[in-house]
Amino acid sequence: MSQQRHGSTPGHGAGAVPAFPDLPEATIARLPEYLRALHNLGETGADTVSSEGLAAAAGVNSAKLRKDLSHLGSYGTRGVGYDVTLLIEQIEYVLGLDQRRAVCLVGLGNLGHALAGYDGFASRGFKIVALFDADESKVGEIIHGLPVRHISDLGRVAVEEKIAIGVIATPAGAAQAVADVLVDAGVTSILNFAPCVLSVPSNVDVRKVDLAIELQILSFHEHRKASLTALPGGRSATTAGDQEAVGS
Amino acid sequence: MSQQRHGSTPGHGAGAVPAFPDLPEATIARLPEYLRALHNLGETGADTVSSEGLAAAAGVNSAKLRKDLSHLGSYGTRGVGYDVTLLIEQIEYVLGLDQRRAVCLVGLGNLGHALAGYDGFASRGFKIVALFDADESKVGEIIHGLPVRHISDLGRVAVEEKIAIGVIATPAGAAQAVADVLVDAGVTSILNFAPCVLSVPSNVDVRKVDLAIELQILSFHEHRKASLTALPGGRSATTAGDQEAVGS
DNA sequence: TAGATTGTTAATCGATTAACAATC
DNA sequence: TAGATTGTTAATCGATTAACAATC
Repeated sequence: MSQQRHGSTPGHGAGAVPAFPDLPEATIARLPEYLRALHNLGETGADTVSSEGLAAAAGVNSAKLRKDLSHLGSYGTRGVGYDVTLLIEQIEYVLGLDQRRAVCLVGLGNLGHALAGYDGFASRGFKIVALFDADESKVGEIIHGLPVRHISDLGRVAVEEKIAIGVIATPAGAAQAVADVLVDAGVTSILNFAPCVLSVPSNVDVRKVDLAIELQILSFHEHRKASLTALPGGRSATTAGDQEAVGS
Repeated sequence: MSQQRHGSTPGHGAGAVPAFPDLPEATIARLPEYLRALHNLGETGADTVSSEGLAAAAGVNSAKLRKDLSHLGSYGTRGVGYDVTLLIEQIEYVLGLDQRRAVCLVGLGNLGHALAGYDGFASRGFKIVALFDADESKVGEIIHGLPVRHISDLGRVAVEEKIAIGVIATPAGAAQAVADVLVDAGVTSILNFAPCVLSVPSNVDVRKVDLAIELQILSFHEHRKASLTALPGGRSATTAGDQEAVGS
C-alpha cells in the first residue's frame, strides 16, 4: 500500500519545463524491483531485454511494465527491447541513486543491530553514517565499524553529516520523539520500523515497515484458505490453483 | 502495494452462506493497524471509540475506516462509536489471530538473527517454533532459546510442527529453493526478506519485505523534493506544507 | 427530542490490463 | 519487407472520499 500522501506539485511557474516526471506512486514502488532485475540480467551478460523478459524477472505483467517505463520517457526500441545499461542509468537517475545518500540509524536493539550490518544498504546506494541509541551503556560500542552515539547528539550530527534518511528502529514509545528530532534537523525522509504512526510535516516522507503486520496479513489469508476448504463448495488447498508465478 | 493475487472465490455451492467476508486487499492490510490502535486505546482504559478517534490513532481518515469496518459487518453503535473490546475480538477473528500460528525462520544471518528475537511476533499471535540454516557450523547453536537445525530437516519438521508461515531470510540465491521445500511441506504462507521474486503455486501467499527498496522509494522522494526547490516556481522544502499527520 | 455518529451511497480518482497502431 | 516489440489508448477494475440518511 502506499504509505504517504504527496501534494501534487502545485502551481509550476508558467511554462516551466517540469524538471521531474510526475510518477504514479504505484510505479515508483516498482522501479526498484525493475532495477534489481536489470542488475541481475546485466550480470548474466544480456545487452537488451524485452518488456516480456524484464516483466517476468520482476514478477509483474508486461503491460504494467511498459506502462511504468513509459512514464520515464521513451527508452526502449520497438522491435528490439530495452538497452539494459541505459535503462539502469535512467531508473537510477530517477530514483536519485546517482548520489549516495547518508543514512542514520536510531535504536540498536535486535533489529537495529541487524540493520546496521545489512549489506543491501551499501550495495544499493546508501551509506549508514551514524548510529544512535538512548541507552548510555551502548554508547561508544562499535557496531559493524561505527560507534554508537547518544541520542542527544542526533540533531547536531544529522545536520553535520547531511543525513538524508533516518531509520527508526526504537521501541514504539520512543519513535515519535526521535522523528521530531530528525525533522528539526532537516531530515525529510524516514523509514520507520517501530509499530506506531508517526506525525510529521507534510514535506516529510515516512515509510513504515511492520513485521508483525506482514504476518497478520498472511494469517488472514491462512484463515480464509482454511474456511474455504471447510466450505461445501470450497476447493481443497491441495488441489486448488494452477502452478503460476507470483508477484504483482 | 498489494503483493499477491487471489483468485476471487470461484463458484460457491449454490446458496451457501459465505463463511468468510470477502475483504478488499487494501482493507486487509489496514486491519492490523486498526488492531494495534485499538489495543493502545484499550490500555488507556477507553471502552468505546468513535471512527474519528480510531482513524486518528491509526493514521487514516475516518471515512476510510468506517468503510473498512463496514466490510466486517456492523459492530458500531450510531451516536456512540465502536466498543473497543468487541471490535478487537472481531478483527482478531477475521485475521485468524484467535489461533496461534506456528512460524519457522530460515536463514540466520544478521537479519534472521534479529527476527528470531523479535518480540513483536510472540506478542501478536505468532510463535517461532523452528530455525533453519544451510551453514553446518551454525547448526546446534541456540538462538533466543531455539536450536538451529539444518535446512535438510526443513521439509520434515515443517510437516511435524504444522508450520503455517515460513519466513525466508536467506541470501537471494537460496530463497527459491527454500520456498520450494516449504511449499512441498504444505506451507501456504511465506514472508520473504530475500531481495528476489519467488515463484510459487497460486494457492500460496507470498509477502515480500525489501529494506533496500524502501530506502530507494524514499530516495526518489528526496530527489523529487530537491528538484522542486531548484525549480523557478518551486516551494522551498522548509516553507512547504502544513503541519499534518501522515499515514494512509 | 436533539445531538452524535455510524453505515452506505455515489462520485471521483488512480491503477491495471488487453489490444493495437507505431515503428524499429 | 516481415517479424518483433514498444508506447499508447481506452476500457475496466478497485480504492478513496465526501456527503448524508439512518438510527442510537
